[in-house]
Amino acid sequence: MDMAPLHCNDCPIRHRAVCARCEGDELERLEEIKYYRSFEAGQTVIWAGDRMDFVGSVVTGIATLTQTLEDGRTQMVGLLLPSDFVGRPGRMTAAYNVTATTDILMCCFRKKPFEEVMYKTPHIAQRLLQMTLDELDAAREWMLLLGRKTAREKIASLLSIVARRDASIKMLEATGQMAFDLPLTREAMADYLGLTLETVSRQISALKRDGVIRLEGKRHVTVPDMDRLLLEAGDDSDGGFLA
Amino acid sequence: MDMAPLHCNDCPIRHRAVCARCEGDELERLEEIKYYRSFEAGQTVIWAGDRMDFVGSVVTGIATLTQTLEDGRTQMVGLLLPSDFVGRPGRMTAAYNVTATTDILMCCFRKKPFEEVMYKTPHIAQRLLQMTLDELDAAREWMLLLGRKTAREKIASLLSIVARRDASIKMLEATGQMAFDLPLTREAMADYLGLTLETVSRQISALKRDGVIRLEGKRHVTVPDMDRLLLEAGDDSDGGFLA
DNA sequence: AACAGCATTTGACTCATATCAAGAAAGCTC
DNA sequence: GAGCTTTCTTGATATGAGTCAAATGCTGTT
Repeated sequence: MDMAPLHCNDCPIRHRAVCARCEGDELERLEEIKYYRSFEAGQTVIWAGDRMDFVGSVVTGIATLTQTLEDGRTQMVGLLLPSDFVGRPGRMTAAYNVTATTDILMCCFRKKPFEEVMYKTPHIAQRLLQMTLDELDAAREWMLLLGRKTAREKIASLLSIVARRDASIKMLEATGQMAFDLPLTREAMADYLGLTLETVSRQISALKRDGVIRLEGKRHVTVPDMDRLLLEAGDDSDGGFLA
Repeated sequence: MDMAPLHCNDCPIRHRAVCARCEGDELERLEEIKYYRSFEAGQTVIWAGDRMDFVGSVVTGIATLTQTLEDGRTQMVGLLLPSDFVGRPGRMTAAYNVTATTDILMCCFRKKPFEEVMYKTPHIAQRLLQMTLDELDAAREWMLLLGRKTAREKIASLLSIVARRDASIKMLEATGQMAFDLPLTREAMADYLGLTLETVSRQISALKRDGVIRLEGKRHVTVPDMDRLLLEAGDDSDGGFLA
């Protein structure tokens, strides 16, 4: 399990999270009220509808936001990566299920104190607005995928998102040959893309057969030609929604 | 064409729009820089990718936000109703096509002055954050619809959203028998729901045949039993995303 | 009233993805 | 490393929604 950073200055998400614009005593105030929580892969962080008296940021690991219909059909509505924010100031209950996909570490604040600090610190509200607008853009790109893309395009889109994110973490350019690990099971991918797990598996096999990707094991993917993958994703222009 | 309100105090969206929390001289500052623009039904307000040097609120009428793939497939990603905000502070170009569905009146601000006022006026940023979070929730509800609902459920969901919105405008309860006009063509409904126009037409006919709705003309809908419609929409609990 | 131009409905047929059902591969546990 | 369990792949088949095509109904025009 990850060790919690002792001080915000050492925090890996210091410059991307909700605290990014805070300095000096602004940061100090957050520092005072923060606490860390960790969850193991597979664990549920919170259930939709449950009372939620904290908010927080993902520091390390990956979590998902999902919604379900009565009969069990489920749709992922958000993928939470390091620096992403969970919870909504001013709301009592969780709107979605939050589940840890890998082991995760979260930097949390009790909701009440956080809201108080936020109202005194415009930099926090400004950053949160910016992050929320980015998430809204991502959600809309995702709506296009869900509503109009074919299964093959959906898979190619997801792979290119993961490839790009991985490149940005490693500070590499997202072109030419790329290799990365899939952080999601086939089922999670299906829930993300609005497909069944069988269709996901078949389309991955098809992309492999057509030489668009190579697989080592189930999870490690090599993309020999990123441009080819982007073409398969069907986006015009760059089309990527993950920063 | 609508007449522009002369003063914010007479504005029909005064208490729901981005200016909702402003009072006194805060409102005065916005008043000074606002201007009105109107667009006719069918007109494009702005194209994705174009330079956008204003932001604004829909005062009356309905507009849509759409995204398209190169080959012309299009997906609606937002439905703009009175009080909804268009544009993003801090961004140069429009991310989506904005099209007037009915004649609309917009209350606009040039981007630069608006941003300046916003940074001096926390009430504006706070309200915009709240509105953006609401939109994000709506987008996620919509993702569940796009990814996991059947065509019939999608149509029923759309009808119940429109019914609820109509009730909220007329200050009625959304139960029992309801009647309203569809503000969208079959094609716009298809773009909203990720379906083809033919499927939309067929499912509306099916709901009519099954007595879930009645039609007078193409656009006027009567719902004899709202609970029945909600059941057809397949949401658990209330499931509605439009306030 | 006749016509043009849309929006909508309906029909016949196709096809992509879901469903149902085995099996194979990969990870864990003891 | 044998025996689980879980994840993933693949096959056969069904089905919901798409596609292509035609007919119907509305609206506005002259």
